[in-house]
Amino acid sequence: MDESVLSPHVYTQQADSVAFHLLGRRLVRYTSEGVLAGLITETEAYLPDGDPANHASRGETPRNASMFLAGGHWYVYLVYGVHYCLNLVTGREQSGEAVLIRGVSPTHGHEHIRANRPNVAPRDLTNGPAKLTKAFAIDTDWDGTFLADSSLTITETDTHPPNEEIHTTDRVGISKARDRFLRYVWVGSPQY
DNA sequence: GGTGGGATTAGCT
DNA sequence: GCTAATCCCACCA
Repeated sequence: MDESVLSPHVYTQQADSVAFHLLGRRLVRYTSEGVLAGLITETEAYLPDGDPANHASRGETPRNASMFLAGGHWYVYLVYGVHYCLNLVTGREQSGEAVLIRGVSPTHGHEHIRANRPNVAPRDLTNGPAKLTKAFAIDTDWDGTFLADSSLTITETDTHPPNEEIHTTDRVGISKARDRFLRYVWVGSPQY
């Protein structure tokens, strides 16, 4: 793989635009045992406009501090005491916005991914925000790291889906401000 | 200082 | 469909 790291022109935009542009690009994790990678198939934007579902909406705390870094940093947190969620911080420093990576389609390191997700059907390996962090063994070690300077990154690809393959829907899994069309799904994305 | 609720998932009824 | 798992911390007292 000789793809370049995601351009600052993408991750410095606001979260809804970044969520759109991340579809089809590649999430890549480098490990001592090889490369794990997958095309991003589902994202969700959290904007800094008073959205109560945004972790940054009530100001900076130790937990959400990474969300106030400049666009291009990772924000990783633990939900329900059990699962990790991976977000790419977007926009300018201190703006407090991010994109949740909700799904990928594996392209590299299939064996390693399967080993991290025992007893799971192929289509369920990485089709959820906590499923993909488990599959890629991503945890809070990456919280606050910068994508261009981390063993976890996103690369440019020639696989950005055509507009008609991108559907926007209301968000899921949250109780506040659900009725906003900030979830982006690449329908018909390649399935492993 | 106590309490309640998560940006979820898997397993069971 | 329902619920347990299990940690952090925001919020109220």
